[in-house]
Amino acid sequence: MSRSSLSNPLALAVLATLSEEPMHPYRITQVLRERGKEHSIRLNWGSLYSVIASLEKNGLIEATHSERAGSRPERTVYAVTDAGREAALSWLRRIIEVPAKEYPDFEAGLSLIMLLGPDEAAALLTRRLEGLDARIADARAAQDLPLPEIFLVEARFELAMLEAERAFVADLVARLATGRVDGQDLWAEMHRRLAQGDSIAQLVAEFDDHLWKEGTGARPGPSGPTPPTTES
Amino acid sequence: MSRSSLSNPLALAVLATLSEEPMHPYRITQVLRERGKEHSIRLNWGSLYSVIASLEKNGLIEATHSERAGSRPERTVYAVTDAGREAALSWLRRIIEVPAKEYPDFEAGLSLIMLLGPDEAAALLTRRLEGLDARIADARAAQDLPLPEIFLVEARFELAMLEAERAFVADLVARLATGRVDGQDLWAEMHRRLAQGDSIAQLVAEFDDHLWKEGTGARPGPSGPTPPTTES
DNA sequence: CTCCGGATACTCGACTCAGAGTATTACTCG
DNA sequence: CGAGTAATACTCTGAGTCGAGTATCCGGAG
Repeated sequence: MSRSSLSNPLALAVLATLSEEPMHPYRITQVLRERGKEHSIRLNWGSLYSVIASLEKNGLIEATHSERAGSRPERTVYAVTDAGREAALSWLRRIIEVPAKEYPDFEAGLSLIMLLGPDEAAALLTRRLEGLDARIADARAAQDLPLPEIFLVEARFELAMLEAERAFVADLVARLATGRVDGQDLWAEMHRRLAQGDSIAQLVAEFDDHLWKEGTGARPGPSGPTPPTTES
Repeated sequence: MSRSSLSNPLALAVLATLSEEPMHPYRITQVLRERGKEHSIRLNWGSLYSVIASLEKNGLIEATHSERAGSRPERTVYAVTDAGREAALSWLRRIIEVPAKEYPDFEAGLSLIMLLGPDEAAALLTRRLEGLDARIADARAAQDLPLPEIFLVEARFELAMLEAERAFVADLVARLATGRVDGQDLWAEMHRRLAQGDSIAQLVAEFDDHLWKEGTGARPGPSGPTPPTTES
């Protein structure tokens, strides 16, 4: 979907839910929660109403009527339009077919990890393993349900990705502990010299030169050196 | 970081870059790109300037002076403050230590996959494998550099996660092809009846009842049934 | 019967995101 | 020398986020 269109998967979930039958917004959220969709799709009140406003504006849903239950506030019932059904299917096909570039925070953190000393980084990564074990236990429990797999496919995906991340972190931690990460000595030396008062600018200049000189000459991605900050 | 603070990793990258030496915004982006950081951190012009405005407002960076290169537009040079260095380190420690809940589009798509027929879903997933193979080849090439591993750790992480996703999708595709996904028959039958003109509401009622009756009684997450939409 | 807390239904406002946009300079090539 | 394009430096605006907010009803407990 183009930038001028919706991009929040919650909009897709709203379209899907309204394809069953017309509903008011609060009820849509109830149905999504009953089905456990909040584990895979961010469900926030503010987002829900702005997404609904945008879907209506784009002609993908339409308000059919207002109703009320007892003396409670009136609520607006929406129905999906034919255009909305089409848009939902197109959007879902694209999501399933084309891998999207995501930017997880952890990957960003790893790209800047040299700001921390190697020992500190190793300790934090070790603690991350504990957090991942807890997440994995939760994800396994989420599948311990009397449901056919087809209803649990996204939970199995989440578990698979958590296990992959855990394996990666465990391996990195183990190799850091025994000095088997290439560049680890340089990393440690940078932090020793920082602690002794060397300036970052100087270290960057020295370090930079030391590395690129042995390389191909052209400076490549992904990671050039990101030196540590001085800590007061 | 609390909601009133920054959450975009680009802000962290800006703080890290300014810890080396003061720079103007355009130069910060140049340095981040030279180091290949755009593979792990979203780099958008709009975001960069708003992040810089916010860092300044929060006292994490400060404008030191304006300068100009030749007759080009003036540019403001920023320096990190002591508070900024501290904030950067705290934030990075948290990112490395604590696994964050991410909501990848693919997981959202999987949670709604029954909107598509099983044959169509299998075909789209097969095409996804091709896209993943291309991404994996790119990720492998990104590490084929004369750099120590410590500069490539985030690229190795990305590769590990892509390979895990690929394994998951390949397994799912293989089992769909041979009818070994529990619930696959129900899924196919729903789509056969939709094609014959049965209403979604009716299918949902029947289907819902069929499943939950055999369960524990309480409706659990993660996935209750999400029935398909009618396609005109 | 009264009180209280959860449920119901939705809004607000500050902030962030993102991609296209503007304006000017400088360099390269014909 | 002029034209065209890339580089430089930044802005704009619509969309999205989010967490707290508002207002009222309803059901359960005392």
